[in-house]
Amino acid sequence: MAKKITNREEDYSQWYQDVIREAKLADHSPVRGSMVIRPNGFALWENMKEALDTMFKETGHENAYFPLFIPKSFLSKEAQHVEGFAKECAVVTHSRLMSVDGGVEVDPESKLEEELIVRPTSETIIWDSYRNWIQSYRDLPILINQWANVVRWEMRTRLFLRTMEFLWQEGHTAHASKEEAIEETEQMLEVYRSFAEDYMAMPVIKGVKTESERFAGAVETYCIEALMQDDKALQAGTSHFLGQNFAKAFDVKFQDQDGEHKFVWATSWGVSTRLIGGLIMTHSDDHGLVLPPKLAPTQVVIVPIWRDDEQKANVLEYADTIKKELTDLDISVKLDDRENYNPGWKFNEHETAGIPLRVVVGPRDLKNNNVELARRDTLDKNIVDREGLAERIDNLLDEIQQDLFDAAKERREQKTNTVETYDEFKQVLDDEGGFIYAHWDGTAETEEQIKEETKATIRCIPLEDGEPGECMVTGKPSEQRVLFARAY
RNA sequence: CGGGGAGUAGCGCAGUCCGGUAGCGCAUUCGCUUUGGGAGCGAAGGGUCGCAGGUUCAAAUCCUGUCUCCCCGACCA
Repeated sequence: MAKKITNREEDYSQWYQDVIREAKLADHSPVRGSMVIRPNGFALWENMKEALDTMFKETGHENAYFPLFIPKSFLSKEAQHVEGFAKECAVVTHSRLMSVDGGVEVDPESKLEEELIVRPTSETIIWDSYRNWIQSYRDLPILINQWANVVRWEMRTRLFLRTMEFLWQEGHTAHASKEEAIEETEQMLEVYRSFAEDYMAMPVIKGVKTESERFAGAVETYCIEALMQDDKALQAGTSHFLGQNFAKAFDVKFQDQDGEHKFVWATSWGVSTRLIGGLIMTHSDDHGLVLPPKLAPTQVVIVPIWRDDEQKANVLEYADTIKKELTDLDISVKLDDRENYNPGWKFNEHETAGIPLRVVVGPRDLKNNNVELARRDTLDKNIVDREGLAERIDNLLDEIQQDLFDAAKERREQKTNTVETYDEFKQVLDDEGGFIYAHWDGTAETEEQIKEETKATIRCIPLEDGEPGECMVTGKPSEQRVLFARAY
């Protein structure tokens, strides 16, 4: 028997890794801090990509690709930007190896004149190109997205949530006006919210970051924040209004309708394979992964049961007709007719892999003209009529998608509190964690003090209007409550 | 970089205190029986015990050094 998945309550970190291993999503790689994404994990990522990509194109964006290596000098052109990323860059210094005593060493002769940085993000290399692409207001806007890998040399890593190399998309847009750029920033945040909630079934809070949590080089960083099952927050996506910072750093100007030369306004926005980590920590349970139907690579698995060849033939024929009906409805279905595993094994395997629905067909079902239907999210099993099965499953998948979102939202609401005083804040934080709404005076000093004393950070200043009040720490005026949590 | 833990078969581990032929479970291979919740029986293959020194007749075990990984913190999508 395979190793049981660790109890979530007992050891959340171990449980998280167990879910990933049992679902065959990813492995630790030989290089510390990076990971091998297995076919199961990558199929999930590809589904996420496809949904996001469609949403990007619906909002007028195109895909392009820019280089992996960035000349060191590019990175230093925007002061805030270099400060933010300087400490976590992989640097290429040489171009050759040479064999020495049967091994290899770096050839000192091959030292590069200018070192290359493996991109931690692509603003600089992209804005270097934009300078050449933009002359007139007629060249704007530029609405480009890139699917790529980036490297950030993190001190401490965690599968999917923070790996040294990760996959992501980064949108980089250029606009003629500030208003249009801000509108773009907000539009893409809404795309992320919609993807998180409608596809991942992961409820999020939209907001803007405080100055100290802002992206290096941004004027304003918008974000979506989710709450995980261990009551810690996860930043799930960011959309930055970059102002004219990169245009000025890379001298990107356009001649406007009025004949004036003006700096271009910019945005950038991204989500990464971190979302897979968020998905796992939002829905999974002690039986393993739970996938929302809209993203599950396999939505339905059919497990046939037989004793002899005659039964096998009949059951498989029965199963095939079901499979065909489901396929006709564009449902992704797998018929697990492997001979070398018994049904019990298959049930468990598909459960740990998070397949939303299981259909079991055996001689009994053939005789009674029904099937057994099992939901992954609730683990409920029901005998249902063969008649109308495909439509029933189609509806049930939608229902599961909605139920997952509702359950996750319910969990979040349970763990969201509003407090008045700092004492109350600390109390709630220690007793239940989760999201806490509280008043804050808007200063970095108070923010830092709270972080030092409680390890909680301001996740965001929510976009929805709030009522004014007094800072829970200093008593100074506060425009609205902000969202606090301990975070990943 | 600080604090903790661990490196023994593909995976998970015992053995280390007290030195004496390398073990267990799962997985793998073959055969037969099985199949409605991780199958049973029989047989087989697989490890220079992280690495390097040292002590000893003898080292997975004792000593010294060293490397790696995991967890908690500082940093972060």
